[in-house]
Amino acid sequence: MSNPSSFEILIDLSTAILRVDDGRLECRLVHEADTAPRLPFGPFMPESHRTMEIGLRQWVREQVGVELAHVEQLYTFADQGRNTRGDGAHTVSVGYLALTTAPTKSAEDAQDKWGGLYRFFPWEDWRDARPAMLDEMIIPALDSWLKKAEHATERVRLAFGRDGAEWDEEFVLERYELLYEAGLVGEAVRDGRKSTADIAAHLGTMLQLDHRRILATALGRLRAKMKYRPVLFDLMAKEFTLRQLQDTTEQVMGVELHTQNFRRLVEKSEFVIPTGRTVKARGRPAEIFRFRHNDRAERPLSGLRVSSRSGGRKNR
Amino acid sequence: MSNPSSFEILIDLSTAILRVDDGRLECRLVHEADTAPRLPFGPFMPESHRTMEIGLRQWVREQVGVELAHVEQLYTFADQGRNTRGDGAHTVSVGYLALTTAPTKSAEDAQDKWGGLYRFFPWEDWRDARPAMLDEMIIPALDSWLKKAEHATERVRLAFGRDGAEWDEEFVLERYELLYEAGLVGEAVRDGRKSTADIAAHLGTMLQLDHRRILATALGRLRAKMKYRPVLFDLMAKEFTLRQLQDTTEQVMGVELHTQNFRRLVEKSEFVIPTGRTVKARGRPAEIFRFRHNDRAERPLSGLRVSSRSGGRKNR
DNA sequence: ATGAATTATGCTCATTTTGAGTATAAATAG
DNA sequence: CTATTTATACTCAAAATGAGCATAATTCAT
Repeated sequence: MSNPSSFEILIDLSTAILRVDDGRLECRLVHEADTAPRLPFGPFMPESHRTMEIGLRQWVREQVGVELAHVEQLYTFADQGRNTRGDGAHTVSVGYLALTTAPTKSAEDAQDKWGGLYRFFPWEDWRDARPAMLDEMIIPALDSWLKKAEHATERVRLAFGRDGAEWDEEFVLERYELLYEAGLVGEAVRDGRKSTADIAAHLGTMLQLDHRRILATALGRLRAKMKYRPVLFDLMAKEFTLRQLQDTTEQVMGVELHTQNFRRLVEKSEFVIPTGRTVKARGRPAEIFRFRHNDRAERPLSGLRVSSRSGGRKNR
Repeated sequence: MSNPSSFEILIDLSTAILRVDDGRLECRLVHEADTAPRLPFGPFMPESHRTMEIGLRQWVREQVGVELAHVEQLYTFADQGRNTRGDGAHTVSVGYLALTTAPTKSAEDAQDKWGGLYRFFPWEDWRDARPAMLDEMIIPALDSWLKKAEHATERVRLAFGRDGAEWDEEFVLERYELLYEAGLVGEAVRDGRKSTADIAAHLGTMLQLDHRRILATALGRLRAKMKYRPVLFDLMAKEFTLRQLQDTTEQVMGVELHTQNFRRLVEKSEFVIPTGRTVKARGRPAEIFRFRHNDRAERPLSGLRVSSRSGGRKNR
């Protein structure tokens, strides 16, 4: 083993903070002059940060001042040339996912502090229908790329659900990575890779550094985790109706659900207690529920195995 | 944001390489004079390693020379005082899980290159029965610790399946961490924490640095992943009987399975093709199968939802 | 050679879970 | 007062799961 003390490495702690506000999945952004927006981030400073999570919380506090519910480390990225700044330092970035609750009295924030998540990944939102851009732009572009990059054929098949493979909503990162490799997202253009800039201009909004990659990891992880741990409730206010719960789930999963079955699932899971009160809106008043567990610790019960619905909705 | 260029951080790439040989789950170890064994590891050198996985593969090649099938990043640990070496450098360790196949002609290795995994986590092996050490040592010791550390009560409940909570075999890391915090494993003694050294001496074998923590992460991740992706086959030889497949699963999950239902699950999954040949041993000859997908890429099909069996076995 | 033991495999059956509806209830909007 | 909307209740068939019994094809001991 060679002498280690010669590498000077900087570690970035970058956090995708997600919330659902008014039925929309959003991500907290920081805007700076003359650049793409970024996630909250800052360097890990081992002298003052006993753990990375402590460091991350400090940067979040200083930069955006949000109260974080769930915090979870995602992945550590270190690929050359994907997180490059002016100075030549080698930078590794540790991505985190944090969940938070939208403020009850909304609209207290300036409008652009929170950005709709599907701005960055328009191909991931299947709630209305399979996004047209998939067949109109992405698949053809990938196909033409695959002629030069045959090795990626199977990965494309699995990630984009082709030739009998199913679209797996968890493969958010895999899809983004393929689009990057194929030169179809703005970051590939920026990083000086062989790319198709005209298409890249249409495939979602860019972020600084490798932040969209981290965001993709966050969405993929959240979608996966919702199926087996009740993280969903870290996105909800103290009290909610089952429709709100379903809306949040649909936002995250990017898919519409069968309402009656969702309700059955939630009630059976016993995650939720009725308060007895109801809330009035358009149709029949909805009962108000709250989450069963008060403690913010790890949760015991298994998550919701959501299943998407096939046909179109009648209502709404 | 303060000036980043002042932090000198070393990144360790440490890999838990797992295999199942002759029905035993094992981990590749490196032995050095006068210390506990360690995992293969080495520093990430951004100048020569374009990605961390490239670096890791280099260290594995140099130190142990194993052919890796599946490789997966686990987690990045940076807690003060848990990965401390002589020099005062700040060290962050990125843990990886790698899977490999045991050599067909076995016993070519010196005996101690591969260590049985449950040596390090004896409380995780429930195949015979709930390990006696849990009720005899661990639970009482945790209870007495909880008197001083009430904040951890709920975590202990969930991790160790107390008061109605179920034992979740995936919570390997959570259990190890609690044992560390409670001062009940050797590493806590070594790291100079408040500890109960006499118990710690009995709770599994120590590793260098934070390597047992990484190994715990590896086992937990593998157990979780087996349920939804067919990583199992990265531990198998090209051809195998269904009993061997089941043995491997049982080894990893640390639980015995219902043979007929396991068979039904595997056959239905279509992961597996019969070769037509059989292998003779003790009882009725077993049919030889092989995995359906040749490509080493990500796999399309969902994993095996294994379910443990309750009663004791009649045979074996 | 013969029966006991052992291992693999096949099949059944009750229960639970899932997917997809239909039906009813309780509001609001016009 | 009626149509529309949303919430909630209930049904039903299909699929998956958990548990066990039954049979097949061997080896082992005598």
